[in-house]
Amino acid sequence: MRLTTGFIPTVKETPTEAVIPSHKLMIRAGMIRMLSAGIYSFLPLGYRVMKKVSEIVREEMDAIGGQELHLPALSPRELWEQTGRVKAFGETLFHLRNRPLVLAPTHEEVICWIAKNHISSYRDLPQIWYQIQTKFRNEPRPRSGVLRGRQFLMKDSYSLDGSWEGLDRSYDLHDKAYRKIFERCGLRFFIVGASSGAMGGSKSQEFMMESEAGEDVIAISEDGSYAANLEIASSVVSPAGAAKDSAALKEVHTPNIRTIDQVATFLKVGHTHLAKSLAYEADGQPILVLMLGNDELNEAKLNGVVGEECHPIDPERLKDLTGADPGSIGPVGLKKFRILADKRLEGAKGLVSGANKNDYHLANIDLERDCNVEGYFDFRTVMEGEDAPDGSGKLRIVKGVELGHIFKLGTKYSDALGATFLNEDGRAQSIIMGSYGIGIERIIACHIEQNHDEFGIVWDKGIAPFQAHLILVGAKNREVNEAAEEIYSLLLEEKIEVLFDDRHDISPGFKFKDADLLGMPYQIIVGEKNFSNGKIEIKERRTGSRELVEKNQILSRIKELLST
RNA sequence: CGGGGCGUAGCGCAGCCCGGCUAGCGCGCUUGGUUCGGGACCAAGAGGUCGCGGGUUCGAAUCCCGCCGCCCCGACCA
Repeated sequence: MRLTTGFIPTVKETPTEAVIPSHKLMIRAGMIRMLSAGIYSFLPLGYRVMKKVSEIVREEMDAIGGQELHLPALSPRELWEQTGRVKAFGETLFHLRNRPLVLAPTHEEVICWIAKNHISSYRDLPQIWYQIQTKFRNEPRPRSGVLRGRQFLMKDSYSLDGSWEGLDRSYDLHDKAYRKIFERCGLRFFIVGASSGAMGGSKSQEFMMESEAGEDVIAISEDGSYAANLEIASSVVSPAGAAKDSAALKEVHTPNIRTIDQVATFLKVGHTHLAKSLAYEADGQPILVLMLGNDELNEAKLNGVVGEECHPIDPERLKDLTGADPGSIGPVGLKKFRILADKRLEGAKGLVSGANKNDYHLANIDLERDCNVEGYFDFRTVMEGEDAPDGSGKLRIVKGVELGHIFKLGTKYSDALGATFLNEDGRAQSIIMGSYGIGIERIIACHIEQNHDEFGIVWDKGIAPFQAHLILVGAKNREVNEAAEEIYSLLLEEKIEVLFDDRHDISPGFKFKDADLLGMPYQIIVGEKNFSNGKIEIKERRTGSRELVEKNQILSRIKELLST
């Protein structure tokens, strides 16, 4: 492509709305332009990268037996009602105003619908179907450029199996394919165990890139062998301090004492003898959650145990139910509440907690004896510096961007929509599904996050929009001009993707800055300075190293560089 | 949805508090000339519903009310 005729609107100044490097550079390099919040046009250069990434994804999906298809973006709302996801997605789902249709945020329902109608025998299984398609999610707050948009390109695949072992195989195939995809895209990534959230299902893992721009929080051990989304991460912590004897309950006056720290100081007891009570509700059912000391409740874990979305209870309602304000509530004698406790509290005795009476606490609580605790679960939020559960060292807490996510869905959707097949015994059985996603724009943005410098983007060969950037310097000199044209034709003939800066009346400095900004792996500079000696210069973008090559050697040298 | 900020030429901004001639500046763009290895220079130009609607006023980019959009922090996030 020639810059004189191509459309690559580069800009010198960084746009004010962009905060993270990838966003700034994608705009400056003329890859994208925003149309509306979270909605971006991909201009020719950006679209080339999008196609490159898509092609890598396609090759790796085909390699595990995936079959590409193309599903509609519009789908009947009724289908989503049948699986309960109109409610589950809530505001995130785009609804059409003049038809009972929704814009699909993902495609489990549609896949299931097709499977229901056309998969009838175990002989039809397994299947892996995938597509690269635009998804629509009404994000409350789009941000970070293309990292979180209201419309984005996603590779989504779905496995259909007749057995749980089959699902394991399909899942592992995706795991392997995903690793290859991200490697080929030149990304440094890591894999974390994750919560399956509103998608439903059992096992799930995320492919993440560590980044300050990320929206997920991950606990990762020193050697990286343990990594989990904070939503499900756990660590090695000691249980609550248990008193030997179970003394009788005792009410103590604690005027204006609310927080765990205040109680500890006032009563001179350690945090491991204190139970913090947190009041939540799910679908109107009040829930009291007991945590040890100042341990932080992880709401995702709570949601997982309850099976519903839990919200902090309204303080007024809390007062009606318990007779006390937040700070003074406790598990003893509490009616109407489900009581759930963190597993650190299992078997705890001699605890102090609120008395459900303002300015009073109860001491010597024996959870088994005094309260109706429904169960003990891991509700803790892991903290920096705690030990990883697999003994692989201290945990670091880092932010990450989710590049891909793979789920073992099971039969949630096939049950809801009645997608069954006849097994070898002639019995109807629900199809066992897996679902696997990759954000295409995220790969692009993350690649830039990891591969840029103060001058611009530094593309990896694998997804660079062009392999080489041919720069003509000193276009007025006929010989130099002809030499550049000749090299351009030569590269085109050899099917080497080349961007040719053939602009006249543009100063050399301008061209060099543009080339560094656009970031093709190699710059081929044809200028009077070296051409008078019959030399062409090649600059490697990543290292900045330069070499001079005889004009007739240029093709072989470029090929050599590109093949390594 | 809560808090903060912003909206003036394609881009980046000044002007607004304290209303007043024809609304400015830099970049970019057009034309002509010079320059030509790290975002050149000179000259002449083109380009604006001052986010939208209403109000106050002799007069509104500027003051008041409402709305819309965008960015940041938080909440939310398959």
